[in-house]
Amino acid sequence: MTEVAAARRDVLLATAEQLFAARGYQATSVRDIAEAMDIKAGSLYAHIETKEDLLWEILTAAADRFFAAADPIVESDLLPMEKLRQLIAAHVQVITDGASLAAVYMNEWRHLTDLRRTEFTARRDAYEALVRGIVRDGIRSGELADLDEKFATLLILSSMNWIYQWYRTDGPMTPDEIARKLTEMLFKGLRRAGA
Amino acid sequence: MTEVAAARRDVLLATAEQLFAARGYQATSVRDIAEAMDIKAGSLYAHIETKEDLLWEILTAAADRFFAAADPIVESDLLPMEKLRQLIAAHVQVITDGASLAAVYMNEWRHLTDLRRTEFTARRDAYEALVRGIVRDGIRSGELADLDEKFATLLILSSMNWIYQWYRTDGPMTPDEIARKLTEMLFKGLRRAGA
DNA sequence: CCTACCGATCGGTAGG
DNA sequence: CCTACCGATCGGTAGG
Repeated sequence: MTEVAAARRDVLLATAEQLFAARGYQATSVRDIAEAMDIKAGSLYAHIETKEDLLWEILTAAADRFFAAADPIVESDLLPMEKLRQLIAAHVQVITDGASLAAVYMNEWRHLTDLRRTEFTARRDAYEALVRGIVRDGIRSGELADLDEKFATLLILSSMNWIYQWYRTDGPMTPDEIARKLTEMLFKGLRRAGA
Repeated sequence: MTEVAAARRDVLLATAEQLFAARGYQATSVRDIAEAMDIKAGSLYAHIETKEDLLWEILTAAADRFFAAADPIVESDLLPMEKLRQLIAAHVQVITDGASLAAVYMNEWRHLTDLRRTEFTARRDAYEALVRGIVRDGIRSGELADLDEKFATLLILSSMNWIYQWYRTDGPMTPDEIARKLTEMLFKGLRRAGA
C-alpha cells in the first residue's frame, strides 16, 4: 500500500469514527461517509470490504489505546492505590483525547456480527479484569476498604466511562483536573470527613 | 379506544422496548416488531402513526418513572444526605425494575427528530438539576464535603446509570442491596478509613 | 388485522 | 476514484 493510500484510509477511518459517534453505526450509511469525504459511495470499497470493517477497526484501535495506557501501570511495582490513581489518569486521558472514539467504543460494539462481538467483549472483560486485579490488591494491602471487589470495579469503570458524554475540549477542566477530581471523590467519598 | 385495543398497544410498546433495548432503534425494523407480535408489519399502523412514535412513548414513560420516583423525595423536608440516599435507592429501583426501559432511555434518545430530542434532553437536564440541587444543599449544610457540585452530580448519575449494563434479575444482588452498596461507596469512598 | 404494494434507501459490485 | 447498477430491505399506505 502506498503512503497516500494509507493516508486516505486514515481519513476514512476518522470520518467514519466521527459519524458513528454522532449518529450511531446503523444510522450512518456508507453514502454519508463518502459524502463527508467528497467521494462517491462505491469508491469506499477500494479501501474496505464491508461497512462493518470500519466499525471493527475503530473498536480495535480504541481497545488498543486503553490497553496501551493501562499495561505499563499494571505491570509496574507501584503500590495498588498509586496504580489505581495512575490508571484512572491514563484511562481518562484516552477518553478525553478521543471522545468520539470513546463514544463508539462504549455504544456501537453490539452492532458487530457474532464472532467479532465475542472477541470484542472478551477484550473488554480482560480490561475490566486488569482494573479488578488492582482493586483486589488494594483491598488485600489494606489501602482500600474491605469492599465488594466487583462492585467497586464497576463503580470505577462507570464513572470513568461516562466522561465522554459531557467532556468538551473547550470546557473548563483539563483531562488531568478531571482525573484528579474523580480520583479524590472516589477515594475520599462525597461525605464531609468526620461527618 | 376499547380495552382490548389499549392492551394490544401495551404489548406493542413492550415488544418495541425489548427490541430497541437489545438491538437499538435503528437496527430494529417495524417488521421485526410485527414478527415478534405474530402480526404483519402493516398492522402496526393501526396503533401508531410512525415508528418514532414508539420510541417517543417509551422514552416519555421512562422519564415519567424517574421523576415519579424522585419528586416526592426532592419535595420532602428530609436532610440533604438522607434525600440523596433515598433518591439513589429510588433511581436504582427504576433501573432494576425495567432494565430494558433504562437501556432505551440511556442510548436511543438521539434517534429522535429535532423537536422531540430537544424536549427529551430538556427533561433529562431537569432531572440532573434535581439531583444537583440536593448535592448543593448537602454541601451547604456541611453533610457533604466541599465538592465541585456539578462534577459530584455527574459522578452520582453516571454510577447509577451504568447499572442497567450489568444488572440481571437473577443476579446475586437485590436492587436494595445495590443501592445500599452504591450509596456507601459513594459517600464513604473506596479508601480504608484513616488510611 | 391482512394483502398487496409504493418510492426511497440500503450495502455492495462490475467495469472502467 | 467514478458511473451505473444490483437485489434486498426500509417505513409506510390503500383498500378491504
